[in-house]
Amino acid sequence: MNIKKRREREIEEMRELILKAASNIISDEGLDKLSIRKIAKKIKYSPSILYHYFNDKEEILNNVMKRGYKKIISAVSSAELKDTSPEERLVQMTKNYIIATLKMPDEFMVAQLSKSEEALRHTSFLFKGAVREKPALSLLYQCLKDIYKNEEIEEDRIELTAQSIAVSTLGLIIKIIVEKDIGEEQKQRIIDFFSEEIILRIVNDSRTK
Amino acid sequence: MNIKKRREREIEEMRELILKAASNIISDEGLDKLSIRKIAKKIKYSPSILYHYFNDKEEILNNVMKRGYKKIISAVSSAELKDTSPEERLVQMTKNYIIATLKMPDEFMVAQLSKSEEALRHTSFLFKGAVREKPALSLLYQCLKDIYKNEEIEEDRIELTAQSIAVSTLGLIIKIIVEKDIGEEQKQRIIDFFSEEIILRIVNDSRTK
DNA sequence: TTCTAAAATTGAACAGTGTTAAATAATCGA
DNA sequence: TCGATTATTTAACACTGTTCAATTTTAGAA
Repeated sequence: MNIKKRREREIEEMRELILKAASNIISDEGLDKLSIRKIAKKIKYSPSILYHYFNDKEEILNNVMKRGYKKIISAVSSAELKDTSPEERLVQMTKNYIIATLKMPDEFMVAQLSKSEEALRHTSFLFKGAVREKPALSLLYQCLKDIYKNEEIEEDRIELTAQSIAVSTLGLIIKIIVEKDIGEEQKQRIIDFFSEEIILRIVNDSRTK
Repeated sequence: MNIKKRREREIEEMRELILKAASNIISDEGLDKLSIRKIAKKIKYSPSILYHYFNDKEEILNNVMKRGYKKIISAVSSAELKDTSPEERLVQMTKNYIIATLKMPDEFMVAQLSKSEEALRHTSFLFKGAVREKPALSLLYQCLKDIYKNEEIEEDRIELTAQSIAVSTLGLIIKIIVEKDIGEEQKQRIIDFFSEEIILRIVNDSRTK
């Protein structure tokens, strides 16, 4: 009986080994240099073996991204800022999110740009009601509700605002990743301006007050 | 003498033929299905010939994107809205831009996500002073200057605002392209809300008034 | 018009990719 | 220890981008 569990654990270890190797290759050489054969060489197995632990390359990629995703979520939620104003929390959350994602640019890009069902199951947030299903967007939504708690604003408008903040931040991150040679100071300037000013402007619904 | 010019024209025609074939394949089957051999088959030449007219696949891609780029620029500037308020112009510009890009999603993605020198020469706009060098961003900048003409706002802040609008819009477009299965009505809802409300909120510098 | 040099075009090959099927090696339960 | 099940590899297929030498086509001069 427990031999079955050991096998299960061994399978999980093998999957981990593969994912770690893939992750390393992506970090070291970039996403486009990742290949099945390169992963196999790194873990000293034959290329075919990967197809016993994963269906195809995309599934490997999906799992690599899932790991990154968890890191990012924890980076954002571990913000420990419960006794500050919701506005401040929003600003800090945005900044944390940007900084966390910029530490794993390739994984982030794979995840966010993949059109596969599996990837979209995690990354999509543009549909109506997303605010209730997506953890990351839900954090944002709660923040907005706090901000608007004294105003009367329709749920729909809040959701659309949350989604707008999300796409805007996504755009900023992607642009910073693609435009890889802007200097460090300019990068900081833009990140700060965006999260400290733009985000707050976006929140400023004109129907308020 | 004029035979040399004819040759030149023939070369240009051949390049056009290749680019058009590439563009068609991208539109029909998607960017990832584009291959040198497929282009060659489409124009009924051997694959090697492409290397006489272009250095490599990337150069072909860069030229395909350049075509798309021009279309988008003209779509935005042909907005014919000179006698409306700058705010309204801004909203309409944003909408036109989004609609134009969504008509050529693959070309747009290639262009905006390519990290090659050549591509970045056209697409980068995050650097300081971009507002004076990039035509598309310059349009935005002029609009903002009109809006702020009665306030005293530093040039730097205006540039950062323009850049923020640009990344935000980029994020929205990318997200809509990637999240390909949101319904048409939801897509419209988000585009409208973003360009009619969010954009105007972003413009609303708190140092104003 | 014929010959030669240059240009356009091709075929074949290289090194790489993802993926599959059959053959082999290792491991398990009886 | 034997038979069955699982893990792993080998070999192959159908692709990819790219290069280089051979070939065909074309242009200009004799």
